[in-house]
Amino acid sequence: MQQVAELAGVSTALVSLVMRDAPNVSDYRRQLVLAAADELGYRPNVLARNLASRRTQTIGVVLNDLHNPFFAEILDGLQAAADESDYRLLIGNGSHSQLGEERSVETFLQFRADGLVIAGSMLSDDLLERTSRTAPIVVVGRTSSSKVFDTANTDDQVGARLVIDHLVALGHQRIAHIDGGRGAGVIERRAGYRTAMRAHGLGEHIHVVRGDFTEAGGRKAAQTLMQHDRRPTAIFAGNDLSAVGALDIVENLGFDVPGDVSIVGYDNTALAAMHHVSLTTINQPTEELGRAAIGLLLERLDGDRTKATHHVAEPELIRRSTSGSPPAS
Amino acid sequence: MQQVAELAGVSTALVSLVMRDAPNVSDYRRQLVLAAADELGYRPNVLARNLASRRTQTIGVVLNDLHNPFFAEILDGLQAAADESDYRLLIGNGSHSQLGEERSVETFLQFRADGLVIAGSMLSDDLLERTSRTAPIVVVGRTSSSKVFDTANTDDQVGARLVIDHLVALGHQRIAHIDGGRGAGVIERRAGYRTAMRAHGLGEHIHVVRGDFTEAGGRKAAQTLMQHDRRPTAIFAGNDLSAVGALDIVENLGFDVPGDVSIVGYDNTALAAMHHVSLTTINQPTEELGRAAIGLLLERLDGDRTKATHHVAEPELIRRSTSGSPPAS
DNA sequence: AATGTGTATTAGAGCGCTCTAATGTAAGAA
DNA sequence: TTCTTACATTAGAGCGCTCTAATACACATT
Repeated sequence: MQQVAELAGVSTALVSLVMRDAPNVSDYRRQLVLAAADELGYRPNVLARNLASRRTQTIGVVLNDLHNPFFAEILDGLQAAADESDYRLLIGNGSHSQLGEERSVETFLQFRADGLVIAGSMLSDDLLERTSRTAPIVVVGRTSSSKVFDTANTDDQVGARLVIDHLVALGHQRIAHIDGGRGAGVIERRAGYRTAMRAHGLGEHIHVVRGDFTEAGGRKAAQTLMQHDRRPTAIFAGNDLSAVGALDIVENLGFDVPGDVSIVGYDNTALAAMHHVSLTTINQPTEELGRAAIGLLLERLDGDRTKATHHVAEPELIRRSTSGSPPAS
Repeated sequence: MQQVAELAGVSTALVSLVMRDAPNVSDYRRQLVLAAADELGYRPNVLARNLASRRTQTIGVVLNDLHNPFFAEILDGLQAAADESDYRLLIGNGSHSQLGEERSVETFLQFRADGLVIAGSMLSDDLLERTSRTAPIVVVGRTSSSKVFDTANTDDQVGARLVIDHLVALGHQRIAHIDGGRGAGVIERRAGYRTAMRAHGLGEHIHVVRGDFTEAGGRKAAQTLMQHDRRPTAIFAGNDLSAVGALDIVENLGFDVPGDVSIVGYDNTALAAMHHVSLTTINQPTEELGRAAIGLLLERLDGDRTKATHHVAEPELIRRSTSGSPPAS
């Protein structure tokens, strides 16, 4: 920077002003500085800049599982909104584990990201609240009544009810649920499932098997379900990934989908939309969620909102080929 | 840091030593400092640390397309290797575009990442070479004979040959290829396809349609292919994603796979392995590639290798259900 | 006792910027 | 002319660490 200043014959302060194109710099000097910077191949050191200005213009995004297309879709919304607001996004890999998420969060905090978006978090509310004392955070895809941090998610209870209503309307009674273990939205989806089942007078058929939001998990859970003596005629999987795994096993075991068993997922990822899969599922408006998350963050960063806000989007049933009437039997 | 030093009754220098657990610190003081740090909830500022030490212990990873599971799989290898070497990974989203990749690279350079891994890059060798003057970079999934930066990739020419050999052995002659536009490995796979076709005396049947490594691209290309007056009996798609798109369309048009048309992908992603898809494809050892990339980077960072090294892994044909003999006709 | 060796600790000069407060300068108002 | 006001520029004090060189001290060696 000093070299640039010398070459341009100005002070380093002026170089600084030019580099972050501040107002009140004469055109003449601006050109001088830019030319000098170009000639020397000068590139501002963000570390120093951030250290001095105490802000990084960077938002850290922790994605729970890069293998799940849902998170790639959320990221699209985040990226679009961030681009518009002149913030840059850095992504941390949660590795589908609590430890992985914690590490990513820690890295971002140490790099002094201005804010964090945590998608599909497995972290406890308590930890998240403590974290948000250091930097504002928005949790995506998970409900929370926290008074401290913001959230952007779909109403999963409603989503689960949509699934059950749909299956019941088709005539199903023995509807099982594969949950998502410690994943995001698990509690609400499961509660929604239970409530809806009872509302339809099917309380006795409630059957929950543990999954983990992965394909392998869905596979294993479906195996358990289909070996059960009163096997279900419909399976509501906690997300698309596990639904696909379940689909696989069910057909492998010789059952027809949806002739013998209906399968419904959750998230409406590209996976579900694939013609070969054509999974009935619940849509989450990922673009909206991503944009909302950035919006909430910016409100905290620019303005001075301190009250926690929870953006809730509407889920929507997407009917495809994996759901139909139960076998006559 | 000063507060910690005061509370512990030592100098800031000693606090610094303790925080990066350097040797030659007495146990007694170490405990004092750690206790003080804990009490104050002190967390070192990486920005300042990096500014002062001129290294960040961070490797920037630019992933071309988060929607493509191939990159998630590469990342697994990178993450594992980075964890072992005490480096942290930060991910940049290439947004499947050149501009997106450039932006991510720029961000990482400004944050002074110690090194970069660029997976599936659409950037020019020239730009990459210039970039590698600032920080060492390893390009994954793309061949290059650069004398400046390192690469880790599969031998795509061989991979393409495996595909063609397989299809020819099944009896196919009219084998078309959907390429990947400006994506990584495109040139080699296409060249491998052409060479192998000629080697089998099928030069006249060479037929390349442009794709872009996305599902939509594969879909569109397949549409074109199947409407051709001499439509192919086999399609070699440049990657799994486009193969899946092609698969969709081909079946939608009423053709049987593999009865009427065989389809082969590339990458052996989880997508291809899905029972519903069961795509014949070429395996790339993603774990090996990821580890190799980090390894090459560390050699540059720790040691002082300056000569470009190119790690080449072996591709392998994975036979599944989308390839079979051509129709008798 | 003098000297050497190794370990533990610290002062203080950077790292490369930003930002506040001060200074300079030109044009319009009183 | 003198005073305002607005704009343009700069000096220099941090930001929160690391790292070199210096210092202090205990212990072993001659």
